[in-house]
Amino acid sequence: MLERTHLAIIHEVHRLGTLTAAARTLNLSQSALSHAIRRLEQQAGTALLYKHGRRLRFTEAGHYLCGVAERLLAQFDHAETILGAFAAGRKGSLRIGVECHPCQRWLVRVVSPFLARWPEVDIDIRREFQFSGIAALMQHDIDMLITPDPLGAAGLCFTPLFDYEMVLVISRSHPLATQQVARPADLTEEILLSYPVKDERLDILSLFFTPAQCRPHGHKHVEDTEILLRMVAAGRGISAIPDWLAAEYLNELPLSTLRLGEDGLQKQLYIGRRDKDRPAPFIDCFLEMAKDTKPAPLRAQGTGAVPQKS
Amino acid sequence: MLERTHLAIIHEVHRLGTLTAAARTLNLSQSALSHAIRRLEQQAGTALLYKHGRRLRFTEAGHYLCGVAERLLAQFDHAETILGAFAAGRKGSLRIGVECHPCQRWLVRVVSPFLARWPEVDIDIRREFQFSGIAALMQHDIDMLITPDPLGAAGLCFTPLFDYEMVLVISRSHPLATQQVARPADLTEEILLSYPVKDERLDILSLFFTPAQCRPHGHKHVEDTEILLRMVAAGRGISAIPDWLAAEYLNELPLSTLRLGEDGLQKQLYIGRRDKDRPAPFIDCFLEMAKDTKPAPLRAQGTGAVPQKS
DNA sequence: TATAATGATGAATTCCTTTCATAAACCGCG
DNA sequence: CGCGGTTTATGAAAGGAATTCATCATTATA
Repeated sequence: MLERTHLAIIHEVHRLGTLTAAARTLNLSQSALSHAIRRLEQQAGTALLYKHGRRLRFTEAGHYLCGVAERLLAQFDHAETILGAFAAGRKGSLRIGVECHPCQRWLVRVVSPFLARWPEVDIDIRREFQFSGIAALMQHDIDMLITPDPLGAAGLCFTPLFDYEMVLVISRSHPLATQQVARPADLTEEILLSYPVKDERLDILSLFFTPAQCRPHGHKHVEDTEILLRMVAAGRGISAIPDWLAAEYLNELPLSTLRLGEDGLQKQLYIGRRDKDRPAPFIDCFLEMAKDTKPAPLRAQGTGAVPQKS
Repeated sequence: MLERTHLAIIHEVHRLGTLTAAARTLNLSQSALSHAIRRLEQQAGTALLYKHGRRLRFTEAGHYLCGVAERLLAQFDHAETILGAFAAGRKGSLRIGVECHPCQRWLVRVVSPFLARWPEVDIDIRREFQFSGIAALMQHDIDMLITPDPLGAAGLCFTPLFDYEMVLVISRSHPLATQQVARPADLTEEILLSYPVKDERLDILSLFFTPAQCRPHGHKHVEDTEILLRMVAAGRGISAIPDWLAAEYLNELPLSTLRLGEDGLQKQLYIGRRDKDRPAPFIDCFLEMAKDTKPAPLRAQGTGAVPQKS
């Protein structure tokens, strides 16, 4: 069976012209090469070299094998280089799951510089999960999960990224726009606009309305942040989004933000990983960069009802 | 060091999903695969497989190696197939030297059907030699030599192909055109046209003029048979060519052929090879086909001066 | 929970490769 | 022509790496 060593021998003999010289560069004895070539010739059923004077020359089959050797050896070398990059943690892929819909804006600010620094790393961002983000992480469908809900699960670990507050956004012309705090009872006639996720994963429902045993009058799903906020500004509904996301739109759209309840709806974003994952420099680096990237204006305020930027 | 066997193992494990199954198809024990993969992982410095339940899954590096395996294994297989074709004598190259300028016409009639039958054989025809055709054959610059002059040399063997006669061609309007036989003394005022080869390799000089101690009045070289004969027909000179070649032109051009001396200049074409060359079916076949291909009309005659076709 | 299937592991063995020592062929030189 | 210097070829012995065997650990299935 043709092996890599055979190719290496053929290649060196071709390059250097003599068995003796080839043996030197291969750190083998001349005898070893002679035997190896003999064996190969017997298996192949055809001569590869013949003596011309005291020099070796290639038969046609030998010449052919020479070409094969050149091509294949290069591919072996390249494969080993790449494997080395994997081993050194320079190369790999990072499949990042995001359970926090509005986080995309923040995420691109992490990913862009990361990709520039780790050109051999492929990043894949997923928002859809068959079951849950946690499950996807455990099943190796993703390698990292960005989520505000670090459900403790065996084999996973979560690192906090930053704190933020979920705030209510309403049209600036809404009657409540002059207030600083919204209470569940104030909003029972409103239509809630949210990203298309299950109700139990909407904090404004599970942590705001449900404890107060009431619900908004209606609930519609909207895919895109821009569209959602434009609908809110037009008085077509209310919504709850992170404060830092609201801050980005306050100058563009006639919106007001209100605290949800007296203490506000305080949240924290986490990045989750599998405990046992092979540690890789590029993964550590991603974590560092994620931790260092805080959402732009940390605490932005509404038209006047809520305290000004700090 | 990454070896072909590693690739084969990776490939089979990927295809079949379990070590046990892969071990069966590779005729190895499950333990052998486990050890081999472990060793490879240690050398590479990175994991390739990990257990997921009781199934194996590939790490990224493993997946990468899988792709490499698929590509390289295919190339190994292909190389072995080709090597097999070499061994079976189906594939090879045949560098044929031709020392007989006018033989090209005959040669293509051998080569064409041969190439159709042996698609994997490359034929290369050479007419220029640094020293001589015999030397080229001995130096492995060519594998076969077609020549009328089988100079006995150690390690070479010559097979006769067919007999022919060198005849004088002259214009049909030449004063000698009515004769059957030309004598050297008749031609001392003529201009000899020949292929561009050394004088000693021109039979009409070495075997006709020189023994009679005379020479033609002039001697010019012409590359191409067609042009040469047209010049002869136009009365611009005389020439000597094989009878069967002359026969092909007698209907087209106003030429006459005369015997060179009483007995004619009898020649024989040989095919020469190296004794020790590895015997290959395609080479034997070429010899057979060459022997079976006689030049078209074996003995053709001039306008009336020389006896009619036999 | 018992059972079947799978991978992991350590020690022993087997088999293949390599080396060593030497012969044989070849080239150049006096 | 014969003689070093150089090369490849070869057989036997040594060495080492891959394989097997026996067994354990883990996991999925009935």
